[in-house]
Amino acid sequence: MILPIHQQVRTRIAEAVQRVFDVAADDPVLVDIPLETPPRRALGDIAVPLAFSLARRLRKAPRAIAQELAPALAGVPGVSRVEAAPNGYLNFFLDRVHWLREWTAAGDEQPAGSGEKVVVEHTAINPNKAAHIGHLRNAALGDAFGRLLRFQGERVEIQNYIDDTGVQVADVVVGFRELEHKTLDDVRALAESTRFDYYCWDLYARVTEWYEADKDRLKIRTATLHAIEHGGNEAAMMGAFVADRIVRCHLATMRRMNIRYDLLTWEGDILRLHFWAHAFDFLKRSGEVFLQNEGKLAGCWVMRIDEDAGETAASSTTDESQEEQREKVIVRSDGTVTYVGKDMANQMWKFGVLGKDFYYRIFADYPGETPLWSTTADGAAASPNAPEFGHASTVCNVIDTRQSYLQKLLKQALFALGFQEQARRSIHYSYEMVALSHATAREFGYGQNADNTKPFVEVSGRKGLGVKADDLLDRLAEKAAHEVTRRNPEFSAADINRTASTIATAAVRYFMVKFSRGKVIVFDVDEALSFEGESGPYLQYAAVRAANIFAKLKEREGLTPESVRDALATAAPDAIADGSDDANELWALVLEAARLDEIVDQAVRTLELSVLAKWAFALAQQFNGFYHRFPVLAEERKDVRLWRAAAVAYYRRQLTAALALMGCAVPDRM
RNA sequence: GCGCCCGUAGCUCAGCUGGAUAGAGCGUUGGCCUCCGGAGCCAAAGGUCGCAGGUUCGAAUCCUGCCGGGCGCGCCA
Repeated sequence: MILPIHQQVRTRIAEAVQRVFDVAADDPVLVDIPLETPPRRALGDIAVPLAFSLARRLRKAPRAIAQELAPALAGVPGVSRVEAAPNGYLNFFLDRVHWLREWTAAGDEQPAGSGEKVVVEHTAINPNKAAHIGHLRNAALGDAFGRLLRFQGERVEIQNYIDDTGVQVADVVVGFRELEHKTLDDVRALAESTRFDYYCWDLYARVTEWYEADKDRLKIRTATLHAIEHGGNEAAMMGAFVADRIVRCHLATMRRMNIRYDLLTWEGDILRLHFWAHAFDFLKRSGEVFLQNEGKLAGCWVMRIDEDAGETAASSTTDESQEEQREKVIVRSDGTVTYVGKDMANQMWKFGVLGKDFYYRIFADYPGETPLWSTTADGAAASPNAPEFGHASTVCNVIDTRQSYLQKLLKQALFALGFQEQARRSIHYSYEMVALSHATAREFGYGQNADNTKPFVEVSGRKGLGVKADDLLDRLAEKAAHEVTRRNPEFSAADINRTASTIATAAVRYFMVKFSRGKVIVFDVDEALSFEGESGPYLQYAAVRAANIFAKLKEREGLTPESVRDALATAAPDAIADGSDDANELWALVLEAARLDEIVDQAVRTLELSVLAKWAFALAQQFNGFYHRFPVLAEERKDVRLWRAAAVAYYRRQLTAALALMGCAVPDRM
């Protein structure tokens, strides 16, 4: 959704250009005319660089074009004047009174989206150990992305893929059985008496070491993996139990982060319902996957990989090395499916083109919320009134950049199967990984063996190397609680805990979103723990302050955001429109706050949520400056007070909305 | 070897489909609480935008080639 004014401006400019320069209406330069924000507000409210693109066409200087165009743009509704800048920019100045009244009066109406469904898959943590900070980046990005799409009016379904039949779960089962000689009942008892995900975290690391000490032990892993895939034995039951319990731990951790899901998709169900066999038929019939008879991949079903078709055509004559065409194994010679194969079936199901569906059951109920659903292969356990899942028009997989190659294969497979549109609408939302700073690794006791020549330490679940999500949240909450107690001596213990956890969540979530996704985050506890500067708590505080102003306005003179809005109809507009520095600063805050929709649009288009984070921070900063210079309560001129209050109310609404999009709530006090 | 990503202030990062004087945070230095809450504000110092070419009215941004770093390229997931 774009500010309504933008479309109006584009239309009028197009008309003016046609009239003044005799350019055709459908001329490319008039399609989607770019609008910018001037570097300094004094230059104008909306900047249009159109004269530059017209310059060559018309063989005229940009400056002259702008000067001719400016007078032709008089009388655009909502625009008070248009100036031609000496360098050729056309700068629009908005009718401030009109727009602030308009914006404060607007409700929270949802824009109409495309009506099509977008499936966003994120989190997808192996259910064999506690979640760590690397997983938090994934979940924070995926959840926020889903929220942005919903904000734009899209139908969004959030899925969390659970790999319950992979080696990682098998490893923990091996740990329980071989290292600890535990039965399923022992493990059940353990789950009741310990922090189970933490216990498995350590056990998993021990199993990894155990394998390394004697590679022959890997045979036990293979056997366990087969047993789990096969089902109907103690290893499989233990695996199912571990996965279920760990997933519940993950869900609890993610709820602390304000992250919810619509559906859990279990890999085991994909196997049990023979989704793969179905997808395999497709692939065989298309010829895309075929049985390799020779070479080292003999006996495997493989798929050819395009190494970017096109460019290789001419150069492939230098085939003395035979350049053994790259092939990806989809079905191993022992008949089992690889990860890619399972993923293909899953992706096809998401689009509703597989021709098969899961059964569904309710996995967890939360008071006042829609239930969390889960796939199941058991028709008898299925709920008769499950909503429709899958059937997406667009699928967005949030997975780190190391999976780029596989995600590319996935697209290629879909394309080859004739699902070109689905391939095009398969989006890999990729991001770089999270590493630990040396100082942080040391603080958590991992630094000793680290390679000091590298600037950071890689997080590794396999080695048990990383900062657990809950530990981080606990430390943040503890620190926040200390601060909250100091500032609010009247708070009850419950108030303190609630507020501290809200702050902790915002600290983590903002931290995970503020970096652009292509950047490796070198995680440093002290930096993440900071509540100052560019941080979630800074943003929350900037919203709380605005709320406080209204709390006092209401207390002193009964003013609410609604009554302020109504009073604007008759208030003298000098405070915002008289051209003074004060009025300009007030307007600057309002106009910046108005950009939320445009920013969300940009963030979604570029898959770059840091855009939203940075904008929200800059807005909060701008407000803080305003706050210090322009008192609201102490302002004696009633009309000035009203305009300032209106600006603050509008700013607060927009900042609060931006925070909500990042999964951050604003406490009443902090 | 091939592919993808990164290189901007002492450190960590922004810089939108090329556009107006390259901006923040942290750190450093100096100010600001009888005044809506100092998780704050104001100011100063700090930059050959990795290097070299090219494209054009204009390049941190686009193209090419180098240099430096990261990650991928498995009958693992």
